[in-house]
Amino acid sequence: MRILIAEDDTIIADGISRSLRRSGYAVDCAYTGLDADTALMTGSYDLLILDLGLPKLPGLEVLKRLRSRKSQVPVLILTALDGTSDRVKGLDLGADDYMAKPFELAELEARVRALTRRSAGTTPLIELGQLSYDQVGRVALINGQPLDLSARELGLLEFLLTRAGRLVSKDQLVDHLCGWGEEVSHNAIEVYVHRLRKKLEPGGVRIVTVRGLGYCLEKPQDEHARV
Amino acid sequence: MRILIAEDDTIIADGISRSLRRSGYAVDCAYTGLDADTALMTGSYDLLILDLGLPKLPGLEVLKRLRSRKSQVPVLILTALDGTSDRVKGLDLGADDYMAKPFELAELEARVRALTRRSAGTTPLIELGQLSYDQVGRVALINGQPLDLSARELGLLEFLLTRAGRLVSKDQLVDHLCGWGEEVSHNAIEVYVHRLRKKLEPGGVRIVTVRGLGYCLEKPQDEHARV
DNA sequence: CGCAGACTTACAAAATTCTTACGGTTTCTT
DNA sequence: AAGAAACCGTAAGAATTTTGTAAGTCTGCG
Repeated sequence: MRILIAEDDTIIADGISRSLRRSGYAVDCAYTGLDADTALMTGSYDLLILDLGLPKLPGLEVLKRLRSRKSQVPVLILTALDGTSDRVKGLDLGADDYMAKPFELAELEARVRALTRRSAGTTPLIELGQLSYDQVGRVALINGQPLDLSARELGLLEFLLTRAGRLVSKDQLVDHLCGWGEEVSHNAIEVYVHRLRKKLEPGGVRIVTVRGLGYCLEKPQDEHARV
Repeated sequence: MRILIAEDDTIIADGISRSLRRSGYAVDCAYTGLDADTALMTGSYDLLILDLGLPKLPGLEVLKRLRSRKSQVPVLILTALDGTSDRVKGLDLGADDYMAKPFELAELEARVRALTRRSAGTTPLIELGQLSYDQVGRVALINGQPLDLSARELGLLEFLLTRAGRLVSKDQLVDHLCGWGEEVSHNAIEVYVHRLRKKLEPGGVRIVTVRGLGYCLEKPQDEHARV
């Protein structure tokens, strides 16, 4: 799950990105409107957190361009202005949510969870064999027992789950788990998978290796094939 | 999602294809206009990235033929010429977008996303008898059971499937399965086929040998011929 | 028959992945 | 604030699997 933060105040941007990374999101930061615009064209994101008071290119313009490209990426607007005019403009231009500064990190995270779920599809709950995953709460259960996953493991599981039964390459994983400047080796991915497998094992959920190509989260066999 | 890149400059073609593969697309390359034309007739693609300055057969001609076959594949034109005349001609002939070289890979990717989004609704699922293949997820199922294929086998199957019922030569296979400077003997192909056949057998899918010419993936017999 | 192309099988090198262990950090506790 | 615990990524060797070749057999065809 990849998020772009467009915010010129580095203190704030840093605080948010840290907090989100700790939760297992891949986060990129853009400190000007132009950078944000470029980043949005370049990469694919699951959410944009957008400050309206950006240098080089106003936040509203970034949003406008984004939507004119027919992108449906959810946008969470951030602003110090408490006048409703910008808020209205933002929502008109297709923003999905709005927060006035100052705000609680906790609340931000809650809204992020709510917004990223939409993009992940319409199912708030993914079930796979004995495993169930709540996309909003970001909690995985095996037979009702909550799984204790690290941020990375959660990110990995989330990515695999939303693509269950499909082949996922290591490069794709790197792209979705790591933000800029924090690329990670393929070996790291192998280690994540190893650790996640151990935790998934008791639930009978399997991550299948496809040598040379990547991994694939095994979909449950049809019911009558049960042994 | 399958993309064909028609571009004679191998450096560029390679760069683009790598970048797109990384994003999860299946990419084929054609280095001459003739090859592109052939590929478009034999394979099925969701997008064509077309350089206008192609040897053997001009890009515009490739586009013209494509449209004269009533194909609606989206086309993104690439050209070094900055005169508008070619651009206009291209758009007249039914190209969907246009980029002048040099360009940013980033922007190209953005446009590719925009163009492929449209056709996203089309089913990327190929069905052949008891075999079904998800082109995006790159997973083959026989009666719902996932097939365990190696990278080579999957590449081979993919190639044959997208050309089901058509003759495919060993040379074509060598070209498609091997990257630059890593040619492989015809015998190797025979071995691949042998291994793939074994795995396909339980699904009743057959690869027919055409002596001296190549192989052909048998299209499903008519329904009442089922045994 | 005899040949060329295709099929099989076996095998060993090459490539990829798994697993474990270990510092460097960050986070949580006391 | 110090210590403990958890987390993360790297490194390195072990364990696997894939892959191409070689060599022999089979088959269709002239």
